[in-house]
Amino acid sequence: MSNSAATKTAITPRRDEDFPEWYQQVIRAAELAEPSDVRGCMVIRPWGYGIWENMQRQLDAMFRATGHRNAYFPLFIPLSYFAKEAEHVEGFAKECAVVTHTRLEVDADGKMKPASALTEPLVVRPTSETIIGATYAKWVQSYRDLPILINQWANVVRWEMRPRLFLRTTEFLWQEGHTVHETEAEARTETRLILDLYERFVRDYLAIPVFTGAKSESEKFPGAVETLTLEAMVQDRKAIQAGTSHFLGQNFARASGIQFQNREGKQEFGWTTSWGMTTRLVGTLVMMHGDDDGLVLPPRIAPTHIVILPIIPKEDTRVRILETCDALALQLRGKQFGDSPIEVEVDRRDLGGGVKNWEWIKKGVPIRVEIGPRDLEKDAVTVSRRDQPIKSKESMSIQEFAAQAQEMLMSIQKNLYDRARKFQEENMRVIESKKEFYDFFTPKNPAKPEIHGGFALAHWNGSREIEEQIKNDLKVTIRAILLDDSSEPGQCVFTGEPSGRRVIWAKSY
RNA sequence: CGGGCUGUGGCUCAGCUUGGUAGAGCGCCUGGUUCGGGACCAGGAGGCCGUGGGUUCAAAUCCCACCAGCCCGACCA
Repeated sequence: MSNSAATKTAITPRRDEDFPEWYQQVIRAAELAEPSDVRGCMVIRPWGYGIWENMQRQLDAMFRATGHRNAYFPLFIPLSYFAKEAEHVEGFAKECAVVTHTRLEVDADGKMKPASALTEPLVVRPTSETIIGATYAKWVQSYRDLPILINQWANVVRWEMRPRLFLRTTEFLWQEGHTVHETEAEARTETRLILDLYERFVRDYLAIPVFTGAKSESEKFPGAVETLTLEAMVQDRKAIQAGTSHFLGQNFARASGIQFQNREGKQEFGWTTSWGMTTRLVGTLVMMHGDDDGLVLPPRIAPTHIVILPIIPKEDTRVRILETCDALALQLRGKQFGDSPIEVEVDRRDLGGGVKNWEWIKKGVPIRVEIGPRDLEKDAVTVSRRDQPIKSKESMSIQEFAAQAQEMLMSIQKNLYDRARKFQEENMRVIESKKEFYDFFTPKNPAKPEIHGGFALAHWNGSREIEEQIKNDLKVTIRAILLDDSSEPGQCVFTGEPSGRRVIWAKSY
């Protein structure tokens, strides 16, 4: 970092000083969310929720376009439902919130106390496979009832020991798709279709490049036959899962009794899938594109694309400047960006100096436009792009800007993606030996680890023991077994045994 | 759930060792000068010091219990 001491960044500490703390500060400074009084739960503020709403809108359209429909299932799951799939139970048991009582009563000390115990406790859904499965069991009789292609937008609760805003909270928001198919092939195709849909979504909207692949046995979803994943590399070079798509085989159908009479007249269990993306994506966005001055939003997901900042040093120009701002806003709103109108805000708040400007920088709004008396004289605007250095500005005529706005947004979008892609490539390493592997993932300063490592492509003998070993030694795990794998067979870097392919290893969130 | 640390205006913290009735910076409000890169000056509001009990003439300060949070370990989208 060639930052002179005089260059003040909006966020303290910088990314290279303390990445986790930087992350928290960006979320606060950008007003995305804040911790709540309820442990592990957060308040998502309008700017953060606006990003989530845009994600929802886009994903929802994509689900619809592929034949899926939304529905809603209960928040509470009877304990008995939940206990049906053994692996599944084991996977989630430790993080379940359980409702045991229904009523509050005032006790002798004047305190509210739960009063009447439920005969059967209810689990607050950590995911809905079981309750949706129980419902599907009623719906499915014949192969003619298939496929069932349903998505649900919901909140879920997983009682986490170590919450972090967006990345790991006790309650979070997500979508969960649950489908049933007649054949294994169809279900596998669905699993893959959604993975591809997710990949397109994060690439085109969030400007996030990912690797797609399968999870190893030890990393896959409890109860799944196969878990497909999207793995992104954020700026501390760790991996973060951006979404998952599971092929559940007949495991859940068997547990829930989803059976149908097939074309030969025989009873058969359905083939199911489930898949999800969560509010964690907001956190991913922060770590992917944010810089030392705050959030940087890809235009296609930003709640506001362009903010217009009136500069009013002398009262006599106030009216004309505001009129000019409003006229430009109106003109811009009439233009399309992607599949919706350009979102423009004129910030007329009575705040002095650069304060307003910095607020929008920290919020990551893609384009800031200043209009002051000097611009007025030239019929011009002063334009700043969030993907460019903070101090850089460009003066251009109002009409020129209006004509170029869409293109400029597009260019920012592309630039962010290219930047992320380049970073990912630079920190991806083909590794041939155990020593090289350990060196790659060992910080030079263990007391205060610098940002190090990245994604390692290394041969692996397929054994769980090796995974365990590496996880214990380095906190590194297999993130993905690549689907479009082009690697040559070789030797496991840990044991020298034959290996069919390289897999991606990394530290992860 | 185990180990360590911390609870004082909205935020970050000082004061606690050596008890004597609460402070700073930031933020907030008002007025003025400012405003094109995070402004300045002046004035002001805001705290039963995490909760409960104990010791004492007197507790933010000492003692006990509880609660909450943070950090480190096992789990996770």
